[in-house]
Amino acid sequence: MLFAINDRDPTPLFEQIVSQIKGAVAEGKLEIGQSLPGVRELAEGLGVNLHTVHKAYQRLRDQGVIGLRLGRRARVARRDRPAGKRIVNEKVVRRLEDAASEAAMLGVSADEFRRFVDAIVARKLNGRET
Amino acid sequence: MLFAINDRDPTPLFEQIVSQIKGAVAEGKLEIGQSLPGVRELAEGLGVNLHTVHKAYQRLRDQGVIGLRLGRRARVARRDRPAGKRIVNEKVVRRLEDAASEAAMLGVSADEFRRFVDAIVARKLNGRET
Amino acid sequence: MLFAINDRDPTPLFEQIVSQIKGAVAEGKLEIGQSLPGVRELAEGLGVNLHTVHKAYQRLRDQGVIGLRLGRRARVARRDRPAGKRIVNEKVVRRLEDAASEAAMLGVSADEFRRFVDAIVARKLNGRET
Amino acid sequence: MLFAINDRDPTPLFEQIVSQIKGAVAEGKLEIGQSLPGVRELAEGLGVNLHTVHKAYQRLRDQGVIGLRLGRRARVARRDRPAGKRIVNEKVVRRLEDAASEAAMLGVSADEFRRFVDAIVARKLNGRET
DNA sequence: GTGGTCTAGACCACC
DNA sequence: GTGGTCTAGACCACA
Repeated sequence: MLFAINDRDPTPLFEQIVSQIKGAVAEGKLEIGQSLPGVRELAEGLGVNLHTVHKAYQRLRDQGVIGLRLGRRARVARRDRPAGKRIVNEKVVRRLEDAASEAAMLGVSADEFRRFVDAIVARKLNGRET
Repeated sequence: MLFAINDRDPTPLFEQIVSQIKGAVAEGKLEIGQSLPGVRELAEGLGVNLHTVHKAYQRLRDQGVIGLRLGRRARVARRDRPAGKRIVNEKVVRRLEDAASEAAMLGVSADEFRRFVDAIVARKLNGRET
Repeated sequence: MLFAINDRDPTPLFEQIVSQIKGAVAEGKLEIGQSLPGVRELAEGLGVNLHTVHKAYQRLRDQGVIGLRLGRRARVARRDRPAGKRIVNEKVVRRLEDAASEAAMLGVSADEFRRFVDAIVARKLNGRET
Repeated sequence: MLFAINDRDPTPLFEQIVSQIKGAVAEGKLEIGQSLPGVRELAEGLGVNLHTVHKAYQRLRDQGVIGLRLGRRARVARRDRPAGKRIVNEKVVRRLEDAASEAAMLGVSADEFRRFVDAIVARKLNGRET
């Protein structure tokens, strides 16, 4: 299975699923037109409720990431939109600030911090459009 | 007043307060031993309920950022135990991963992400020892 | 019901709840992964307010004893990280010192104290590996 | 100075003072009839408010540990009483249970636990009557 | 005046 | 149904 749920992460389950599928699409692990696992199938694979996967798929459809047609498997759609840049940035910036605050209080240097960022960006954000 | 609440931000109020105080401590705007505004005082200043601020203070105490004693004002705690590089790095990396996950989920590009990091590092981590 | 509140005890209600649940976990009465009663359910069972139980659950989550996920019941968490003998011992010793301070302050003799220890060790720590 | 305040200890300041003086008496560091430092003097020495020391002295007088006479220094009195054994024991036992729960969850063995107890009892509870 | 606890009731998001 | 947040008001113990 490509995807996995992290129980220690407080992020809602359906958001984790959404995130992972979007990530897989962005990284090219899932190509345009390729079909996704069925709702029940993925739900069982992840050990979550059917409704949770369903909600994730709905969300992905609302965001234009996948296409859903009654009776057919979900398929990766063509493009993504920018969404409300304003609030998006606010959330990310807040989390970065928390990380920096923690770093400052624990005596981590700016260089070390940047090195961490590089490693994580390489792992999580590569292959994404600007 | 040093702090401010953003009502449009879906982040819980008490977390916003926690973040801001941690940030102020990290940036040196609040020094060790300095006393914070009283619970009621800050609550009124921010236009939130007394209990909301109280919850934020409790959280900050649990994280070792401030010291709370019944009948005395809250004070910025001295940061003892660097606790060993291992654990420190883990903590910071975990928070950075949170930020990156959030970014990935919201479609922020690696470049944008790095730009955010640069701005924040400049503000919070400049002139720190390695 | 496994738990009970002692109204004559000046210890805060939520702390009593925390202690009892931690105790139950330690003694194996509550196993890893087992789900705890819902907040409202336990509150009614104990005759306390919903928020009081909620506070106890939050505290237990912060201490890593239980896992909380929105919409799901609370579950006993798996105890990862033995964290190194050093830290572990420090934690236990600190709590024992609290107990001894309390005893000293209240005029409990060393003999009495030891008798208490014997009873509790027999109940909670028997058959554990070194 | 014989006494010291521990700011990291959440125990109220006046209780810490009470505890230390009772301890000093029990260990013989303060003999019967010996005079204690004046309220202002001790307050300054400990870096606490005058009222806090005053409250501690009052408490000690109520418990029969010291004698207070207007215009004279406080003096160590003859004997102590058992107090409400019931609730006293409850508090101590609860703290010991917390320590044992923590130990059990962290994998500390019964033997190790007893060794910790021995060390702490030797340090904090020696020379006390049953 | 300070933090800390408890009750109460409303509303939200998640499952 | 679940946990999570916020408001509100009362009361307590400590400094």
